[in-house]
Amino acid sequence: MQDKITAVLKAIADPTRREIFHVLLIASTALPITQIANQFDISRQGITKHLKTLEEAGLVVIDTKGRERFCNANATPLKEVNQWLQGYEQFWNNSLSNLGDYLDKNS
Amino acid sequence: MQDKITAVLKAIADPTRREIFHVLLIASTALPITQIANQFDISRQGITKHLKTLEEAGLVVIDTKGRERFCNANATPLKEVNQWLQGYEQFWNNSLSNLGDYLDKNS
DNA sequence: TAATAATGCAACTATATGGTTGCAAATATA
DNA sequence: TATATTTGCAACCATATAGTTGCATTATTA
Repeated sequence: MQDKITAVLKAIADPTRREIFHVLLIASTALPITQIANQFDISRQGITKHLKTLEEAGLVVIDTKGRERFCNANATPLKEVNQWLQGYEQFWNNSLSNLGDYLDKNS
Repeated sequence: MQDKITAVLKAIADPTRREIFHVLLIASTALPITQIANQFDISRQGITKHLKTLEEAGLVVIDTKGRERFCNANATPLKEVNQWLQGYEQFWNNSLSNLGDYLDKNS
């Protein structure tokens, strides 16, 4: 397998999956798969595959009720990405001068 | 092609590329390709391919001097990822799984 | 009970990805 | 000049990815 952050990054590295995630996050209610698929140009099975990737990353939670599977977005795994990013925050403004700070703290 | 943020996310979605990026960022000087490759178990050509992906995402800048190509990390493109993430920050403190965290800590 | 709707599963295709090896070209050094 | 070093290019391989279609199954509803 792959580690957690890799799973999350791979999930959001695809534009369609970012869109699906966004649709689910701003939806006021959980959406069944067919209803999600209707909002995209690709087939229901295509959407299902993307949902599986998102689910494995923890970004989507699926709740089966009868014949329907209701999907909800869960933003929590993004925390991990945020943490990884923050480790580099000091570099993206003034990389050279902050490299010194980093070395001071980590050597 | 793909848009900028997709390129950056795909670049950092691979653990080896995250490692390369990290090595270059904390290196006190720009490193030629062979020297980077020596720090990894995969072949020089494998590293070269990863460097190309990182370069296309703007995360690595390469400066040719004579027969050598010196590589430097550039964290700036991570800003874009950070911005995308911040759009969801409000959700990861206020989601169902955090209700779970709350209940865990207070019952 | 019969028809309809939502879904999963499986097979298939095309292309991307992560990796390798061999060789040629350019540059540096003895 | 002869040799060694750094690199790029090309071919190749195995697997993953993004997508499709067809069909069977399970629920719902008329």
